[in-house]
Amino acid sequence: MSTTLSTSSDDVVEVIFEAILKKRLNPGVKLSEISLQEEFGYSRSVIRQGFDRLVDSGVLIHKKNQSVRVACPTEYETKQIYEARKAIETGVIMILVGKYHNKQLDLTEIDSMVSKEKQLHDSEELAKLTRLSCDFHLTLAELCDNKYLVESLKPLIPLSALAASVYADRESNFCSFAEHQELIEAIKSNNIKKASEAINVHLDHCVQSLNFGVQVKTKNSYSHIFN
Amino acid sequence: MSTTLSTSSDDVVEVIFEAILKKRLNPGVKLSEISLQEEFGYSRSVIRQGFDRLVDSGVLIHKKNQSVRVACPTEYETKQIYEARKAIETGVIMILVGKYHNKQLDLTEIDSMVSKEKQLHDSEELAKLTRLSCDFHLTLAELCDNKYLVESLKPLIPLSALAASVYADRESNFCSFAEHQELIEAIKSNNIKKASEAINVHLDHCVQSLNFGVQVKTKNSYSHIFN
DNA sequence: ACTTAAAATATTGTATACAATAATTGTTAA
DNA sequence: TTAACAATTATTGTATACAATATTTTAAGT
Repeated sequence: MSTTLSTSSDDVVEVIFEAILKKRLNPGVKLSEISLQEEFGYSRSVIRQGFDRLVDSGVLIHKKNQSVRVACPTEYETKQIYEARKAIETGVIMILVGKYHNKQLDLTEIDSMVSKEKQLHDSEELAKLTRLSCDFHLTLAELCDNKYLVESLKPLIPLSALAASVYADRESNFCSFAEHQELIEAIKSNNIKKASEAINVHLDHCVQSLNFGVQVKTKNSYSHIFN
Repeated sequence: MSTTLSTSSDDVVEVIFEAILKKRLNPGVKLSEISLQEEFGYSRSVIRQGFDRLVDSGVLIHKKNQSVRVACPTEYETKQIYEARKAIETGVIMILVGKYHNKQLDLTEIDSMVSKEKQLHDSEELAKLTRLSCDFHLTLAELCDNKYLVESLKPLIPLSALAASVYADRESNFCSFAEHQELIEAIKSNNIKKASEAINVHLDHCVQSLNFGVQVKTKNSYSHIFN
């Protein structure tokens, strides 16, 4: 929602989102304001503003008088995250079906994203693939032209990525590009029920592919994290 | 999401939400950090933290180097707000139907809210009724036990209230308690389709009851606003 | 009187200072 | 060695200072 927002805390939010999606920032990592002050050029107050916003969205966790930490979703939270995503993204897909039917929707961008996903899958560039599949879901929301929907979904994507880095064994088939393709086909077929099922099945599969029987590991340095 | 969040900016957020829902804060009103410093006991930095969070959720609008203003949704934005609500709240209702069916849902609180709404309607206490009908929708989300869903919906409620104070002629039948009752009945009937339709129809009616042909009026003092 | 421009004022954006709290380290005793 | 406690250090929570920008007021010219 920070469209015309004032400040440079946008940068902080953006860089941390990006670092999470790129798996540079792992769940549970502690982020102190002072240390990040050096990474960025900004002063502590600006860093803090960014942190506050990330805390609000659930991506960072903050307990009073303690440093913020990157969220580390529990099994229960992960299921909540995907439950929320199902609600929001089902709405997104319903809107897109309507728009496509009225010729108000251009899917060429999405089509090329899916192609690119297939390409990355074949060449086994898994890091880039994970990143792109996050973008896929966000791009669908953006195609609705509804900033409120986009803002609702936005924090859930890095949270899903965090859950994946905790619980996904092999990231390869965590968020299947094949299902992305089917989803787009469903939208094009103008079949509301089919499209609705496609997104719900896909998100269910994401959760099912996770292995909740693992122990959480935490790292502690971040000089190498922000590119 | 600010559960264990640190600070007292929670208070700022809470008080401003409340002031909006009580129609004390009108759309477009300018809020300066310094002036509010006196209203609350806090210093400017704390006020600002609260503002930042409210800006993030879209309830306050902020352009660089200008005071924040209470949002004043346009017709288009209002329709987006309700489109987003339909997505999220349909998800909410689906979850509640499932929970009720599995005897994991206690609806006594909601039932009594609806009764109270009827009471307020009959005694024509419209301000309280508006306030309570906002709570009704939020309470439904809270019954899902999903903090992500709640956080997604939360900012949309004061935004809807703002839209109503701009575009609603007579608030009496803006958000109908009768439809709330039907919605609860639909949940109890364990009929997914009926429940889904009930929430969608209800939210559509809310938008339809608005009159977008009005001019916006702005006020400018707020000494009397925060009780 | 009205418009325009300039000066004065007020408000925001950011940095920094200081107190309160947590985390860490070091020391002592079992 | 380990555990418990004390002292030290580091980090956060909040207030405040100062520069940059916006807003308002004042004054001059038409």
